[in-house]
Amino acid sequence: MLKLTKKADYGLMALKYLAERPETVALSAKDIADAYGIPAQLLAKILQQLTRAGLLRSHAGMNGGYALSREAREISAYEVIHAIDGPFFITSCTKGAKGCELTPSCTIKEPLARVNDTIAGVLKSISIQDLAEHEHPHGRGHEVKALVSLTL
Amino acid sequence: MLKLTKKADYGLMALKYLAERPETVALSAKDIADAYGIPAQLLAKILQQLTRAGLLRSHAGMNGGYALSREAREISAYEVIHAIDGPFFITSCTKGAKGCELTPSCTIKEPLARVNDTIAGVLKSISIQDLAEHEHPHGRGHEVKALVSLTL
DNA sequence: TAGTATACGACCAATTATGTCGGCGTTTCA
DNA sequence: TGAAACGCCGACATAATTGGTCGTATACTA
Repeated sequence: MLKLTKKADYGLMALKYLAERPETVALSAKDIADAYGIPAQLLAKILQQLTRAGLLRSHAGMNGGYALSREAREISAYEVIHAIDGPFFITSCTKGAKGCELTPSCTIKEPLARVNDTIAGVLKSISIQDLAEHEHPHGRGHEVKALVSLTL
Repeated sequence: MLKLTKKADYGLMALKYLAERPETVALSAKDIADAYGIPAQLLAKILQQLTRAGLLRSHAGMNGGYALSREAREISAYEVIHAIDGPFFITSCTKGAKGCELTPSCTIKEPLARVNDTIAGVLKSISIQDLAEHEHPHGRGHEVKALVSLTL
């Protein structure tokens, strides 16, 4: 119901965790999982997905683990969600893929597709860095302003 | 995965259908369901929810059915979705209700709550009327512009 | 070569979404 | 006044998706 999956949440949390520790060479899935109390094996799979998507670099063996493949500032929340949950569409039937076979009636979808794009735009404007900075509320890190326009 | 449920879709479709027929006194759940080829009993339940939420007025008995309780322009997509799917939150754990009991670690959530508000704002700015108008693309109905700002 | 790590597919469990059934109350109209 | 057309409601049943586990293979380090 218009909600992020836990996997996406976990993925964002993990990337944020890595972003907060730029000095470390790599962190294992277990390290991160323990830090948040989430299932290690599940997180491992998520991190593997992020690796395949090119957001992380992995290294096996002792002292191996995962590290951001780019600057935290250069990784958007959208990319993370997309890598984990696949392309998202607010509407069940997207005009892109075959459309609503059964209901050629879904005329609602066209306006909602705009909403979809708007949300995607917002998510694209948020970086992992933004998430990590919010860890220090007193520091009052620099404000990011994203402006999105929706024309129906 | 950040997607509207079919119920919400159906609800929006039904309201749009009603909005396109302002002259009719009332339409039965079956009429609308048949028009779109969706399960009548399911739609009936959805319309009942919308009635309870005050978006529709119902009338039992022969020639009964449902009608918008307000102008289509005065009913937002947000209200419809909210009435059907309940309050939506992008994050699994909302700081409102108890927060993440198990993970006091969900620091991601705070920035994402902003995203949530942004999406809600967009949805609030779209009326059933907007959906209905899009039925006539050649008419090129008047453009609605919603501007949303997101400050992290 | 032992130990620590990722990689990946298969599988099961839990949750949620979708749809159905049956009975009841209301209104209309012949 | 009673049958037909409708809404109302709760309890199911079924399907789909998510969340999580297991086992095994592979890679790297010391």
